[in-house]
Amino acid sequence: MGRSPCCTKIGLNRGSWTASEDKILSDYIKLHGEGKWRQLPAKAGLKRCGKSCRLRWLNYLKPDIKRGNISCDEEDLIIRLHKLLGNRWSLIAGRLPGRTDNEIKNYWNTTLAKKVHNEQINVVSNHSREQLKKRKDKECENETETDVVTTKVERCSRTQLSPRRQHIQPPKSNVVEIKDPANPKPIEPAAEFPFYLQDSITVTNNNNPSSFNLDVNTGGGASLSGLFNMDFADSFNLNGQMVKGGDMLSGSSTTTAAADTTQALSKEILDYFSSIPEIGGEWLSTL
DNA sequence: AAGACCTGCAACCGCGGCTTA
DNA sequence: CTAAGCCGCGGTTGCAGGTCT
Repeated sequence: MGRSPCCTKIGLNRGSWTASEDKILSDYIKLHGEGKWRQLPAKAGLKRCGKSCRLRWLNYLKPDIKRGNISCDEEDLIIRLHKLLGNRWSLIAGRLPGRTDNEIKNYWNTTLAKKVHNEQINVVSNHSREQLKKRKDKECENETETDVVTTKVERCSRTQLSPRRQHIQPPKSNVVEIKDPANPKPIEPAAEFPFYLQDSITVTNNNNPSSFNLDVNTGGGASLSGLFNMDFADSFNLNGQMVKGGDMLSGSSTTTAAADTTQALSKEILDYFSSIPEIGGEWLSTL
């Protein structure tokens, strides 16, 4: 089946976006919402391809995009997720609120790929996992705060990093409801979930396995490693048990591939939960 | 000082999956 | 059921800015 081009390229602007184009696009989307990318350029009065508009919005103009240096914890999470998911950038980005797939992809290609490669060499040369972790922890200690650069409409094309340092403010607590497997519905605030699991976990399931609540207290600071401080590759040991009910983390993907991956991720979370006595295998077996 | 080379990242391109008629 | 349209993803490219020689 042949595909028509997404837009006729004649007369369209290409390359870097100008500040005025950015303004037109964000004003239009703020007014009409996202979507209908194909019609958007004509309706908004932009001489751009719909795809280009979508990319510009999602990767640059969207208000909640976090730009700038990627923290140690984020980096660690990217490495672990990449180990699990491969180049599934959108899925990885889904676990890093405020980060775009393009940013993560670029960061991986320019920085982490080399870093991971070097670390693998170190492992071969008898660097223990603990040594690597200590080294990484020390790097994180030295990292006081990291840059935050908020998306600004007036900025155009090239990133201008703020010299300020970023501080991720975790919520005091975070409630993650595991949805009823028989009645799937999105859970909230799922996207942030991996970020805020650290110090203490209290469990209330009201003797009802299908309405299980997990109250996560983050204590003094946010850490990804609380949840992901384990090797994904080593943790697929839940007796082949599969997670029912689908998208436990982000709830954002609807494709089969995404569902598969999410299922795998969900299983990771359940593995983690299964190691917590208050939850244990008894509850899991009821799923 | 200037040219060559390197790096990071925004943007483009093509493909595949999903939806709709 | 099929074809066409749309959207989103991942790979790749091109360019600006930085560093090296």
